[in-house]
Amino acid sequence: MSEGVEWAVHSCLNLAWAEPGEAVTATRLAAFYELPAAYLNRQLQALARAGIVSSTSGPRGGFRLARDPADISLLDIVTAIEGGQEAFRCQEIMRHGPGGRDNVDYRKHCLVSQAMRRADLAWRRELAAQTIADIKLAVEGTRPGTPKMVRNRLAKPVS
Amino acid sequence: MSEGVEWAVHSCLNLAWAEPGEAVTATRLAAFYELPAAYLNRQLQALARAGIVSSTSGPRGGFRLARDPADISLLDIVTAIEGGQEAFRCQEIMRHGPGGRDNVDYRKHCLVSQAMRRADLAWRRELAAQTIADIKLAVEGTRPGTPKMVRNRLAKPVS
DNA sequence: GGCACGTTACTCGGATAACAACTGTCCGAGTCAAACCGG
DNA sequence: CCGGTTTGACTCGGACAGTTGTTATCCGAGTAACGTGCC
Repeated sequence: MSEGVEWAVHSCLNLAWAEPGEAVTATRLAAFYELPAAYLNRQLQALARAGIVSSTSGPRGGFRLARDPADISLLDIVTAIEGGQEAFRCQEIMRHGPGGRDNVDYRKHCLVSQAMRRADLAWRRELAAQTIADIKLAVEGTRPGTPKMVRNRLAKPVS
Repeated sequence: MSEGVEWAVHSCLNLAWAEPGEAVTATRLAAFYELPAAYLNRQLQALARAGIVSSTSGPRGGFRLARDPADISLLDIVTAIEGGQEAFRCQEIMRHGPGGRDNVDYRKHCLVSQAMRRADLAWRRELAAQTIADIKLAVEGTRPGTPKMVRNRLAKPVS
């Protein structure tokens, strides 16, 4: 899986802790974890296309969460970055085997494909059950000082 | 995920249907689905290293299942081809963030990593529950002629 | 006829290129804020 | 002093290279069967 997923999730978390009315630039989000700013910007664009964050240009511009953290699941973020295709993509090799028919969709009928799809669905179900709000709450329970620290760190560039 | 996984699973199935005492060459297994033989051979080598199939050189050589089909899960095959690492590999970016400690293993403590690992485990659990014997039996229930057809097709090269 | 040996053809196994995807970077279009000027 | 306009800098957005991993291929080491010659 792409490394950008990790960046995107942590950035969404930080955006959830940011000042509600303010937008945060990609540069500051990148400076938080010392990431390459231009590349993180690329991932944030993907999140914007998926409707997870909204972007604003110009001075005082940047990114902010487009909807409630409780409505943003890890699956949403993974799908936005990686694309919706499943890990195992059936190439329908049975079509070239003996008895292969052209009018059969082996992605549905091949038992191997079915088993793989079942595993993929289990993975997606688990990711869909975890929202940014869940993680945010759990972190605040363990480290109560996190929200203020993040807000402070995002408010001004690295000294 | 690598495309070779699909080839490996189908080849294991075909090996399960093959004549018990006989070894099947990579060339014939590849001809079954019109796959590039040399590359399929590479995947079969990975299966051999993992102890899923055993290989024999020379005339009358080839591959055969090394253990009972009921002891070969889809997870075993995926692990053999792809390697055991999970899809989401935590890069521990929190280490470079504010309050990052060098002596903390963020792969265990980061909640994002934990959630991803949980999803990965659900995926693996589902794959581990499906064995080659399961799929073999299901196919035989739907297409009773499959075993004989496969055995016949594997016995001699493509005419 | 049976057995040992050399030959031969066949198979896996790893080393070697071609391709694609991910990673990283750069500069331009658009935009908002602030400064400036005139009334 | 206040409003409109211009300027300017700042930000996202997409287009452009570098690097790693996957896909595909080839040839050599090893081996078992076969044919041959000998006992």
